[in-house]
Amino acid sequence: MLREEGLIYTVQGEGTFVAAPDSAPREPRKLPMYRKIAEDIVQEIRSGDLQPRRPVPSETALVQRYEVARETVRRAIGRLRDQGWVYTVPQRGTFVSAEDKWPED
Amino acid sequence: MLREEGLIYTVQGEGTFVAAPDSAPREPRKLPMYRKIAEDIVQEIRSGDLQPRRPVPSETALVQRYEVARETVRRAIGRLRDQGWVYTVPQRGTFVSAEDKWPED
DNA sequence: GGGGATTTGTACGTATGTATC
DNA sequence: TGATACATACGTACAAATCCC
Repeated sequence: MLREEGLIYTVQGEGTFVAAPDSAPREPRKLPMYRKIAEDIVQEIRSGDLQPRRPVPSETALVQRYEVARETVRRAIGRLRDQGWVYTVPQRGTFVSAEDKWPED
Repeated sequence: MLREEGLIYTVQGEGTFVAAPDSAPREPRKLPMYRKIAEDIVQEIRSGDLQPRRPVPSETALVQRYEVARETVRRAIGRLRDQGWVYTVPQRGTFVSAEDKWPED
């Protein structure tokens, strides 16, 4: 029933975790597909393959490219939207944000 | 192909939309279930029925209470998490945030 | 320590609605 | 009219971590 409540901490954009007593660095766990897709798209934006105000590939296109379910693509896009990389216009598409909206990181 | 790019605006926590030329107030569109669930839980937090550091009902419990799919519940919880109302500890549960983390609104 | 129950995380596939083009 | 694209929603499955007896 959550007895060690003081040991909980949150990493923005990562989730909430229970602190390890020695803060042992966890090994990099396998990257979920929706994160890989998101990171790939960030790469394409950073490299200029995807340009500001131009559309990101549609959900359908990404579903086919990665051979994943649509929900997985939607989660990746949602992540990018939260971080400011892209913006979505309902029923129109998702577009690369202006460069000043990109996260510093 | 997104020709009227200047007409796009974003409402934080709502999404991105195309501005109506006369900003005609859209009639209140039907509230999606995941938003209703989220609002219900906010009410329970505000009223004190759900207290800080105490668990929010589990996904399974909410699925049964609202008779919806788990994905719908998860979207509601994700929304509350983004807004700061709750925090989630993987494999343990979701808990009401301390009051100073709540959104002003 | 073992084992089962609980809970969240990830992922798939499908369906329908609605707005845009 | 029809095709496209995103929004919402359902149901299912398995994994991983935790909790409790």
